[in-house]
Amino acid sequence: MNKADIVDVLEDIAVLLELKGENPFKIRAYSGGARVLETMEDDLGEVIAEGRLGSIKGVGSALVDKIETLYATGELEYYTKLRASIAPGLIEMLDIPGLGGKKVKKLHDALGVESIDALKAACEAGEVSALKGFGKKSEEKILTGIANRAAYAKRHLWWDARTVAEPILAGLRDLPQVEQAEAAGSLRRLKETVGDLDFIVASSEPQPVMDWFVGQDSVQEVTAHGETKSSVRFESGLQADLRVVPMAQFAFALHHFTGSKEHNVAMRQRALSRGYSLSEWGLKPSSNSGSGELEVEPSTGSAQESGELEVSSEQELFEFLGLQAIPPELREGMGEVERYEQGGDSVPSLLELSQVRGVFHNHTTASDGRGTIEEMAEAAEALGFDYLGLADHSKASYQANGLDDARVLKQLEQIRAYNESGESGLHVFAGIECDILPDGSLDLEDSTLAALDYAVMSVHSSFSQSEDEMTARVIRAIEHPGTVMLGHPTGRILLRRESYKIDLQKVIDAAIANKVIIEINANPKRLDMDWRLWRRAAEKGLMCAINPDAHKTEGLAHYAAGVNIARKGGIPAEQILNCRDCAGVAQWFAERR
DNA sequence: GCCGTTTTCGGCCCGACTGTTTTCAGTCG
Repeated sequence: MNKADIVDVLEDIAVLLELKGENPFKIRAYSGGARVLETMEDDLGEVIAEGRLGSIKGVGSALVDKIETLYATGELEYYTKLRASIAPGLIEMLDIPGLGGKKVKKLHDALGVESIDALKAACEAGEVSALKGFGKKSEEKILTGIANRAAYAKRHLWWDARTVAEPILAGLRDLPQVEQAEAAGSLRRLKETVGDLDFIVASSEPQPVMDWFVGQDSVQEVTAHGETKSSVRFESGLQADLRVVPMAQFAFALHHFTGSKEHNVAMRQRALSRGYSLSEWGLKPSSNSGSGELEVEPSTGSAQESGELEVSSEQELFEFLGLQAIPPELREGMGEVERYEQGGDSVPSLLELSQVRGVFHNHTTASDGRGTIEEMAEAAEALGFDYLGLADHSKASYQANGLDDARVLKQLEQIRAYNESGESGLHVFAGIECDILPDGSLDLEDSTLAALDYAVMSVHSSFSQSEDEMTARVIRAIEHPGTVMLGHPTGRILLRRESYKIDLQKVIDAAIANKVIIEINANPKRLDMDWRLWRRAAEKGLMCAINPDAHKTEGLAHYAAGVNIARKGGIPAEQILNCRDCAGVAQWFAERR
């Protein structure tokens, strides 16, 4: 069994234990173990072979046994038995807001409900409100939750969520009572998808701010309207929370609600190890620090006098804990606290939008795009780019009006003519998005590929091949001398279509060995290759290109989403082709030939 | 289940909110 499957099993065990009413710390040990495994950068097979699994923090002897058994046999008796003991419907119930492991267990034990339908019937019969610990409101809340389950459970593309969030943030900042306002949560961390929106406001007059927030035209439902917190839901099912705090707490609240949860745990542990207790409300000497370093007067009155610390920004908070400021997009609990403690080379300098001088992999009216060569070039110039790469589909993508060899060469002529016309200061590189056929051969003649400036190779068919077949197929394409870039390497469509089965580590190694670039497809629905893989891959030497895959002029702006992913992946600018000037790009293409 | 420059046992991040309660458990982020 491979690492990703083992991670799934460990996460599954954690959920099942929750429904068993197990010790929460035991549950955390399993989900923590899953997390550690998921973010481990070494090859699992090697780690096991070298007997290093147990020395990883968060993996103790019980987890070592289970992970090794799963790796070797693909099965685990403990897991099989655990699964068999719990009805699958109970797991689904955890998606209903307000229901956690304990309440689901109680509903099951007391009423025998094993499915959402049975739970709904029990609520309608009034059986749930009769239970101790539940009441009329719980019953109604469960029924609403069941009715809206699909919409509430849905995540949203970062790009879409940002479109909703921006005017709200601007509106908050316009209010006279608001001293400072920021969006927090996964939106601020630039995650590829966002569950809900979080806004943090500093104000000494919360009420008018709350009233404005819940009174927005687009609000469909107000789910909370308190003094420090309000929650609303929009028609799309997207939920937004607003928290208003005094200015002195703003940095703490912003840090806390930016998360991630794992990052916060790491930060709090760090604070504790230095004798402080960190929360969204502040930083104070911990009651059981016992370090003796702190002179705390237990009898003094106010929080200030008892040693509560003030910071005016997140930066000061990090500095107080001996860290360089960790950018929000890196706060994923993936070792960033340790890296930012060490400083130096372990701290990446993150890509800025302004460093991007052009983009590759865009379409025109020749295949399935909506803009002509001239229109796309003009839009690229308006974005401040020095160059634009055009890469239309090849003929196997029949549904996309893909180009055969003759049409490719004709378009090449047109692009050359455009460049020679002196019509614009922008240079257009002539490329193609060539299909990787099911056997790994390419959809165009070698001579056609050689005539172009570059080629992006992509899989657009036979998604259901086995992992071995798909991996071999893509590696064969990477080894072809005409290949400059690999397009969207997993084929995933966020929130809609899973990745096809492929061993990306092998693909990454092959790309490095053949000096082939892997793209970050910056279409907000793809963001493929995934940011989680980039840091390690870049360290090994992989080159990256940020490719908006624009099908119309407006789509070029999506390169910003690709910049987000490059930042999250900590890819240095030297390894991003888009940061080179026109001559540098041309040289890269020439050297690949 | 994991972990340990005071601990191999007894902790484990922290606090608000909700709905249910007469003092708090469960959920959530």
